[in-house]
Amino acid sequence: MLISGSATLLRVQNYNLEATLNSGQAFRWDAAPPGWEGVVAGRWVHLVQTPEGIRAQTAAPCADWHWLAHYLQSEIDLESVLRTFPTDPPMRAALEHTRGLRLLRQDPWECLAAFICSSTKQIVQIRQIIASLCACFGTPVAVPAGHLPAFAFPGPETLAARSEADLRACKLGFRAPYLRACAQEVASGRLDLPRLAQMEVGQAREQLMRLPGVGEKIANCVLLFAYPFPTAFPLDVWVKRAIQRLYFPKRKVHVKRLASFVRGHFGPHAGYAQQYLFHYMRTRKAL
DNA sequence: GCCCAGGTGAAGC
DNA sequence: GCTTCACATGGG
Repeated sequence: MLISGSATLLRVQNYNLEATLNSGQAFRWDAAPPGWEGVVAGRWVHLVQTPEGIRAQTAAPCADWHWLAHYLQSEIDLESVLRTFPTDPPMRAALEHTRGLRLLRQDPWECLAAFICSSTKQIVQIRQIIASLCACFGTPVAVPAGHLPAFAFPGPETLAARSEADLRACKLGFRAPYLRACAQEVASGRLDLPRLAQMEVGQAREQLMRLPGVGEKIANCVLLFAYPFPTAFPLDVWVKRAIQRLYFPKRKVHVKRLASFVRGHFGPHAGYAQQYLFHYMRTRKAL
């Protein structure tokens, strides 16, 4: 039983919590019927979708829920975003396929670290790596009585202080030196993550891409999932496949041309459209 | 065994 | 500039 925790209801409509938490943007949510549990901003939280919105239960006392509303982006007007999407058949199909899919607004460091771990890994494996990093190096957070321990995502100072071998023990493989070097850049202040929010998207992307192990795709993931940069468009293997098959089914199109098409086609919330295409491609039955 | 995974950096044209 | 390859590890 929960003793000291808190609960609230975030009133929101047209919010597909299940799809949102399982669409490859965040990697720390586990099914805990009838909802999902995870750690956000250093707090263990259990979420349940209801007709009124999203019910949240923490283990520690909580008076102000802004951190959660911000993470879930429950205050944004989804309809006004969707209205900016192109109305072509593939986009409409992707929208129909997963109504209410949302973009989260994650912590920049956690998001950056997670996507450094993501390169040429399947989502199940990314989840394993990140769970391992948290269990090995994260600070424990309050959980309900009798619950398994849960951990905050380790900060840049913590990971910067570990050896490459320590990180490799979490199955990072060749990504271990990248994660360590990035942690050192952030911990030292040579990269000021909060300050990226004040920049133009191109300048912010440039800063991220100076990090070892961070190319255009990972930079765009961070810009889209952790910052208000709605045009950032991660072009990964799945989205490339989606654009190729759905928009150019007759002829093989070079990646450069796919990228060029994307920039011109999806509008001011291109990154949001990308998330619908990504999830559509990964979860639809045929093709 | 084989191929692939929410890629990137470096080496070779 | 562009193409190819190595990089760890595990799932299907």
